[in-house]
Amino acid sequence: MEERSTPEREIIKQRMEKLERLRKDAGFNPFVIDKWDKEHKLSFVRSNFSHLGPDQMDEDALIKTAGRVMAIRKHGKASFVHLEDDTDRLQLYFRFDTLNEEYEWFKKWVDTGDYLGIVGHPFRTKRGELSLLVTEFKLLSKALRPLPEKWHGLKDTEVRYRQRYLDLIANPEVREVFRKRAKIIKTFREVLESHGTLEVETPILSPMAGGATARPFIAFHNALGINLYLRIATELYLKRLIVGMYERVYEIGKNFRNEGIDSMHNPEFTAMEVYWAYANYDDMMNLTEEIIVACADAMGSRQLPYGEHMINYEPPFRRATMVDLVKEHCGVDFLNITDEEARRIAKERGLEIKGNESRLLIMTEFFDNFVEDKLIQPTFVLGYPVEISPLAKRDPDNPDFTRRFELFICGAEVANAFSELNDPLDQRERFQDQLKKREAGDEEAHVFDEDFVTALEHGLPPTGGLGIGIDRLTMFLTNSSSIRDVILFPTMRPKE
RNA sequence: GGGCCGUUAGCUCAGGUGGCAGAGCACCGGACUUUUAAUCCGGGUGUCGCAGGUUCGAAUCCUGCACGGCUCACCA
Repeated sequence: MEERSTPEREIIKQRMEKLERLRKDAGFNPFVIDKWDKEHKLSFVRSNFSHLGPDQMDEDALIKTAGRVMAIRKHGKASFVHLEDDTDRLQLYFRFDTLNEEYEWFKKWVDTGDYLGIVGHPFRTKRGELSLLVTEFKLLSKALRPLPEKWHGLKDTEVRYRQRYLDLIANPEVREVFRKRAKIIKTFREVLESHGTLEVETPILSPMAGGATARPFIAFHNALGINLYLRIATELYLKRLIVGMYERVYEIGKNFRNEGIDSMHNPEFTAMEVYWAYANYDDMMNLTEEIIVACADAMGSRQLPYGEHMINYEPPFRRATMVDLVKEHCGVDFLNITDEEARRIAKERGLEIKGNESRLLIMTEFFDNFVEDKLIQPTFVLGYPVEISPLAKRDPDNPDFTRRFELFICGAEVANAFSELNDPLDQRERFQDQLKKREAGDEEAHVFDEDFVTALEHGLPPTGGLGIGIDRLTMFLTNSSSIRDVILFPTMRPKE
């Protein structure tokens, strides 16, 4: 397939020749094996036989297990092997006295990277390491390529992401991150199900990608002869389901956004969106807190480090309006100035201004530039201007604002929620407004989804909706500095 | 897209000012019945990311490109 440098080719060649000899001379083909009754995980030994003292063996206990050979230390007529599975790493002791000619077979044919089925007695060595004295073994599969270095692990980020299996073999802490990710997603489901929320699936491919401000990926459907778009959000379909009288629905799945790649963005990412009829954004705030606290608990603590910070997930999270936060961090009260004054202050602070922005739009610029990255501890930011919230219900007391919040952790948006706009006439106007922006060259403005407006015209009850970015939340809960560290196979540019 | 940094053996990394391509681990051969980064003896297995240029001579200096990382911009 690809060009390989000589030493690696040499190792592979040696292993291939060894495999040939194993098949021909020893009459054994490891790739024919299709079953091994693995009765015990390696962790079973540690959790059940830790009481054994040095040099003590439980001869009545027979462990039947399996795993990958990570290291071999041969000492003539006795050998030690580190066997690893997805629960633990355990030392095996192979002795000539126990295995006789089988011991010679082991010495001759078993290499690091191979898979072994093992039967043996638990014991503790003189030096105090819990081990298995091997009484039977079977070579279950062979590795033809070498393992990454045993002491330093695999550090090259490019190889780690492109060949994640090597990362997972070499770096057990990486395996742990993705177990935690699974636990987080499971926790989401548990909390949502406990509130009677139905899990649904909506289209990934659709004629129109709406529900967020982002550029979509485009795919072509041959039979229909049309372009289909990969979804950028699940929002508009989920709200159709509330119109369809499911009162509580959620979806966990991938969204796709045709934008830049950096430590906080991957073109495909996992989001959870939930919609509850008869609920508002206050309920969504409580739900957000409940989910995130449950996730922190699943990680084992409500205080978790992220880089140099200790993040406190103990509820209640701080709640503050965008107006107040901008006032707090910038000293500007955008409620009590004119549009012209706002633009002047923005220019003074070095923001690029076209000249027709409203003071509230400028306030969001201030928020993005000067406040966001200061919100390290979990903070609900309330009160988003209508013009950047085309799907959210207006605040009846202050119609320039919506009943919307975002949750920030470690300076990044993790959740976005609002009381859903259910006035079809207002929704039509908002889409119209987005259409103008799109025609003015804003490729990320929302598309006009006529069918969605039709659904609203059939009647959407008052509804609270919430979206949580699962990758980012996982980053913060696992102290990962890049989104690529919480996505098993992150998007990479093809090599060459 | 801009700036900075990186790319040398399978892995982790050294290789001032240009002068025979290195170490540890891994791997191969040998010794060894309690080691655990085993030890001891022997073995280097390389398109120095790619393509040009300067030079008697380039891993090293210059230019371009590829891939990656950080960062800024943009963006959820």
